[in-house]
Amino acid sequence: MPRQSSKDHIIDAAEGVVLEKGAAHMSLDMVARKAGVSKGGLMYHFPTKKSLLQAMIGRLVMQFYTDRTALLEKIKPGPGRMLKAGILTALGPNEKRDRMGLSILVVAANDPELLKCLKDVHREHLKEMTDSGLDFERAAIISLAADGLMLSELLGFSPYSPAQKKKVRDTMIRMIEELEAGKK
Amino acid sequence: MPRQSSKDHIIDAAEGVVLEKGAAHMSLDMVARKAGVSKGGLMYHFPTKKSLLQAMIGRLVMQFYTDRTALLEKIKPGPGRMLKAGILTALGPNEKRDRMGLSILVVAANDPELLKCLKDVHREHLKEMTDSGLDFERAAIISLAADGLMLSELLGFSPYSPAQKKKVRDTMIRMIEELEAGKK
DNA sequence: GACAATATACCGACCAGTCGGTATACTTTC
DNA sequence: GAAAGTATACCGACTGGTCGGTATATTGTC
Repeated sequence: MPRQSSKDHIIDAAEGVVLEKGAAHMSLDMVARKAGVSKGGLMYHFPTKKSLLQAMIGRLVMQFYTDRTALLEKIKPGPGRMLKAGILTALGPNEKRDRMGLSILVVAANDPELLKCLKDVHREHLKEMTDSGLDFERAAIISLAADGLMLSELLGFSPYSPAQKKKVRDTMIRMIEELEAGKK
Repeated sequence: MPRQSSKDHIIDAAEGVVLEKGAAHMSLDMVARKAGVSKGGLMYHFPTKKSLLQAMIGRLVMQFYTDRTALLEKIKPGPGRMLKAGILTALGPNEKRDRMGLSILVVAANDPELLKCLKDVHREHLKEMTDSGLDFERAAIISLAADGLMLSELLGFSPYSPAQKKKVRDTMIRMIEELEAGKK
């Protein structure tokens, strides 16, 4: 009786471990135990640790695009539409995705091959956001600020209160609208 | 014959290892070998790995403040002075400090105690930058964008050419001046 | 001779990946 | 349609290696 999917089940467990201990402390034994399979069983599906991490990254990226697509529908058309969606997705309330993302990023930072997946996706996303006729530098600054806020939030660096964060987010959206107005 | 300072000498070696292999792969044996001392010698000065990392972070932070102070002198007075200095320091050409910073950050991200040092410094620095009478949200966005650019640069995520980076940096400065003008 | 500084040898924990094996299902062949 | 063969899924013990930290000597200096 094949489960829904053994691989998915293992990835679920791996996510659990990462959320509890951080990706740097995720060992294969822990994932196997959490998934209720043996080490060998795990290795059957993911022959190396890297292959497991890659699968986790893949799921994470999909999640981001899903969230963004959902948001996109609620935003009025205009040159800054994609930029707005990107910012609201990145700064949105997907706590789990965010914590995973940081942890994985921290691990990927030491492995060029893993980093490349993320890099490519990020560039693609960036291109979509800034290739829409807005003033390039200012659009870039806004999207960079979203990255900065997300990261400092995740690292616990952010000194901003929730109210301040909301204001900052609103100001970003307003700045995009100023750019749209300026371009007309 | 006490060297200039054995501790400094060891930290130099540790920095070398980090620059070559990344902080995640910095082992005490490697640092000792590179410093030309035995492991015991190293452990005498830094009883734990964490204490060594803390010393490295301390040096890094001092370096940042030194760089910023040097820059500060070249910037005309005005409410956005500190913000400008912070941005130019963070985006400045201190390659070594930057690479070290990323590597250390990646390691510190998994240790709340290490992270706290960085967190405190960062908040202090942020406060200095945004407590100068400028529009709060917009000043915050600019400083966040600098963080974002620095990090994506370090991770190799940045798709911007050097020329584009320069333009972005210049635009940040111009935006600060717009804020200064708006506040008068 | 006391104390700071440095050296050598070693321990125990952890961990990725290997390997020989088992159990079950699906397919082929006669 | 039963036996033989084969692919899939999984198990758990083991290995080889790394690394942080300890224990204990040895040397140099005042």
